[in-house]
Amino acid sequence: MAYWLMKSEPEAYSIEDLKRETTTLWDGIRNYQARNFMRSMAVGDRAFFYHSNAKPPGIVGLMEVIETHLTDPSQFDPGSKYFDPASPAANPRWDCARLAYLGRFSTMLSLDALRQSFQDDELAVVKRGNRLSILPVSQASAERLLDLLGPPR
DNA sequence: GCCAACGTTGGC
DNA sequence: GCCAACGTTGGC
Repeated sequence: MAYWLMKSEPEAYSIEDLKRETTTLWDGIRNYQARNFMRSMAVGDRAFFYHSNAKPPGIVGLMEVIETHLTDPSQFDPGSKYFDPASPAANPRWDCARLAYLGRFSTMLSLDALRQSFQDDELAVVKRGNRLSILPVSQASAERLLDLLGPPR
């Protein structure tokens, strides 16, 4: 089982939204590197939910990957901000995964605190200027994160 | 609102 | 294939 970190702006979609909906289609990824990470996800993988552009930004919850390799419907929706007219219907450019809510951590782990606990090369999200919205998290880093965060509830 | 870091696009 | 222009992300 692999671990991931997935960013979302809480104003767009927050951990509370996911708690209410139980599961969500993680669509709208329009960066090839992030897409490729998502493509390599497997059912049963866990993902840390990261609130980006928040005050403060940081890790707030835990999710489980429950479906992979789903076509991202928003690429074919002219009304969507993620509409991609260049994506061929026969060979869609963008796909996505479905994530399930596992819990929220009793206290968030802010980016500040993350930077104090991890080096740049240990956890990509602590690196300044990192704009990728989906990142792999090593087994060792995931264990330390879970240690620092305590059990999700 | 600013800016750094990149990724993408398109002219040539 | 190069590169300038432009757009996006996300911290601050």
